[in-house]
Amino acid sequence: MSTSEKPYHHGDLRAALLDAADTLLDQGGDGAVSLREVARMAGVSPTAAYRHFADKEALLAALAARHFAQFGAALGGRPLAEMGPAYLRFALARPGRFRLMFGPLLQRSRQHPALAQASDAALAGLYAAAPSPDAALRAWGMVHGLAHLMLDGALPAEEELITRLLNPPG
Amino acid sequence: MSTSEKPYHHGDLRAALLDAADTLLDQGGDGAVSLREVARMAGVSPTAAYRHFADKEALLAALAARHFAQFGAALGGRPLAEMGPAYLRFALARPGRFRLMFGPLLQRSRQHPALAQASDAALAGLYAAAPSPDAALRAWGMVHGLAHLMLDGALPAEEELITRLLNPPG
DNA sequence: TTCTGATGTTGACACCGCTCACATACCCGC
DNA sequence: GCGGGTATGTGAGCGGTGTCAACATCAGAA
Repeated sequence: MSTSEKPYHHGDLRAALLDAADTLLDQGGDGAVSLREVARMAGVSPTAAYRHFADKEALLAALAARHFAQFGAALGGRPLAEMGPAYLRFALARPGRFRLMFGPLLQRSRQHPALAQASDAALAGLYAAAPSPDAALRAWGMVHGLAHLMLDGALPAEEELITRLLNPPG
Repeated sequence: MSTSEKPYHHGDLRAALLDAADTLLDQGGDGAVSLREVARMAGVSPTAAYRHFADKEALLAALAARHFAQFGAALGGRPLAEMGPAYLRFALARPGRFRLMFGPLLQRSRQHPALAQASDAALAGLYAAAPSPDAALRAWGMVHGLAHLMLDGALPAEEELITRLLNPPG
């Protein structure tokens, strides 16, 4: 039990792989996450990940589910007026996570029940806080769109612009 | 001079490569565009593309620029009320093109002047049609966000929902 | 006509996701 | 305590990718 003598079995490789993938995701975005590099970071052979995830997409789905839980918790308790800016700031602070969570992977979330459940739970808070379903969708759409436009460089990611756009006069 | 005897030189390989990439983009999305497959489609060796594009990103940038020109032309002449639905329907009809044009590639468009110029020109129409710059950004953000949410399966891509959300009562 | 630059080809390298056969270590029933 | 079954990790290898360097071919100007 002394130190890290690198035993044959890792202990909690699944979590270690998710952590490594997370690091890569935050550093280099979605495309920087390679199964082989993730394994390398966890100090394990390239194919070890397949004992814990069916394939790369399953690993990414598990990661996205984890982030949806965190995201929902961070957004849930807030008053409506704060949710927009919080949503946008999360996207700008963690572009990789945001793109992963809301990217094309979400479309296939029916094949990843944990993801589907986590995203549903996180997004329920959005609907609950709005005066009407349609108003919720319009607000969500606007905030989500501004996030993408800023992440992709179509709009400057300035704090001043965020507060101005999300606080219409009147 | 009979038929297509496959001469050593292609004639207009650059355009042929862009066309092939376009087909792949529309069929399988961004990830389905591989330089080797594009070359295969154009009936040319895998590395021939490098005589016309610095790398894969440059090819995609050229493609995105082409689509921005087309997109701007299609949107330009319309009255303001039609622009939102048109924008959204384009995204839903051509997800690959939409994701490419507005994806992370756009952020690096400073390295691809043709892309930067094409996107600026296309998006100028959006600003021009709105009553105020902030109103333009809010409307753009909402439409853009709804497009992404529908493409990624977070919202159903129903025509009825589109018209309802884009035509607020009153 | 010659030769020079543009265009296309071949072969190779490193990396990727993934599969199969094999090695190792833990745990449960005896 | 011990053996065996199972979970976990390893290694070699396949087909795919983007990219580079060296070479082949052709068109057009000198």
